[in-house]
Amino acid sequence: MVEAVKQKGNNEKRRRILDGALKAFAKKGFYNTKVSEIASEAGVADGTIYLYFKNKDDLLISLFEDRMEWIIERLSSEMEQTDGGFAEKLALFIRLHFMLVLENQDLAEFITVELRQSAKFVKEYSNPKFGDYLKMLQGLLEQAQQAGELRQELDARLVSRAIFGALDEVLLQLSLSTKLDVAEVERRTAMLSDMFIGGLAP
Amino acid sequence: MVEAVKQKGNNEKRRRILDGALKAFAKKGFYNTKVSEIASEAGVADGTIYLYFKNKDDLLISLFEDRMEWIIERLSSEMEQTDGGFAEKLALFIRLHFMLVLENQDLAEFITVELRQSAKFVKEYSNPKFGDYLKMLQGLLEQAQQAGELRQELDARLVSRAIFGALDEVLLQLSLSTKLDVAEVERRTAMLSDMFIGGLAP
DNA sequence: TCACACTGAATGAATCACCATTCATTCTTT
DNA sequence: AAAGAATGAATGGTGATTCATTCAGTGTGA
Repeated sequence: MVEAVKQKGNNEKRRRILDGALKAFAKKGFYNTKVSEIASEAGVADGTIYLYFKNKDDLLISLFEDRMEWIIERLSSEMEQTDGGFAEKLALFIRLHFMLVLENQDLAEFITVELRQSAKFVKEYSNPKFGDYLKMLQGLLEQAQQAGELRQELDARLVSRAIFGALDEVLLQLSLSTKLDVAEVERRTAMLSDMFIGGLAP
Repeated sequence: MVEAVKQKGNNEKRRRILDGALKAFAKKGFYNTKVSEIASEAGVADGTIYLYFKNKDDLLISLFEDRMEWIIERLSSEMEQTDGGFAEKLALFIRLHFMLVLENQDLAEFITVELRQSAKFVKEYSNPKFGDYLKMLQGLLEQAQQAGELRQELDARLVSRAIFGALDEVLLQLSLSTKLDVAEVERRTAMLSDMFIGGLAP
C-alpha cells in the first residue's frame, strides 16, 4: 500500500476531486461510484486521485471532514450574530440547517445518507467533525437551560440527538424531493421549532 | 427488479438464509458482506441462496419486507391493547420502538443503517413497508388531533417524520452502544415522550 | 421388502466481469 | 536538464453468479 500523500500548493486540483466525488457519491452512493467516474467528473486522470488521497476510503473521509467543517463554520458564524432568546436561536438553527440544502442538494444527500454508513462501518474513524456539530447544538441547549429558557430536567445530550435526528429525517425527505422552494423550507422550519418549543399538547 | 422466485414447503431454509443475512449485514453492511458469508452463516451452499432469491439485492429487499412486517405486526397489536390518552400512547410507541432493540440488536443496526441506503439507492423500490410504519404513527397523531389532544395547527405528516427521525437517531446510538439495559431505555423513553408532549420551554 | 428409476433440491468449484490501484512513461515547470 | 506532477493502460484480486454434478425422497413393480 502507498502512504498518504501530502498536499502541496495545488489545492485547486484536490478541491476539484472532492467536488467531483461529492457529486458522484450523492448520485450513486459510495459503493456504486467508480474511482474513474470521480476522475472524469473532476477532469483528472484516474491515477491523479491517488496523488491526493490514499485510497477511495480516504477520499470519503476527507470529503466528510471538508464539508462538515464548512457547514460548522457557516452555522456558527451565523448563529453568533443573533441575540434573540432560545426560541429564536433554535428556529434560526433549524432554518440554517435546512437552507444549506437548498444551496447544495448534493451535499444534503451525501450527508444524510453517508453519515450513517460511516457511523457504523468506519468505526475506527470516530467522526470528530460530526461530534462538533452535535456539540454546537448541545451547547445551545445548555445555555438555554442556564438562562432558564429550557426545562432543567431534560438531558441536553439526549435532546440534541433527538433534534438532530428529526431535522436529518426531514432533510432526507427534502433532499430527495424534486421540487424544493424556500417557502416550503420556511413552513417546515416554523412548524418544527414551534413543535419543539411548545410541544404537541394543546 | 423484485420477483419472487419460489416458496415451496421449505420456508425453513429461506428463513435461515434471511437470518444469516441479517446477522451479516448488521455486522459488516450490505456492500461488505459476501454472499458466501451469508451462505456459511445460514449453513447452506452459496448456490442455494439463488434458489430462494433472485440476487443479492433481492435478498436485501426481501429481508426488509420480512422484518418490517414483523415489527409492524408487533407494534400494532400491542398498541391496540392500550386505551390511554395520547400521551400514554406516544410513550408506549416510543418504548416499543426502543424495546425491539434490546430484543434484537442486529435488527436495529440493520434497520437504522440500511433503511437510509434503500431510501436512496433502491429508488424504484418504494419501500411500502416503511410507509406503513410511518402511517401508523401518523394515524395515531391524527386521532389525537380529532380528540383534541394534539394541537390542530401541526401537520401530522411532518410531525410523524420528525418523531420517527428523533427515535431513529437515538436508536442508532443505542444500537451501537455496547451496554444496553432496560433502565436506560426507560429513561430515554420517559424523557423523549415528555419532551414531545410538553415541549422544551418551561 | 427390495431394487430401481425419476424428480426436484442442494451443492460448490469454476467462471468472468468488474474496478481499485499501480507505475512506466510523458508532460510541465524552473 | 532535472525535478515534480500527471497520465492512463495494464494488473491483479475479488466476489456475484452459474451450472454440471450429487443427493434425498418418493413411487412403482416384482
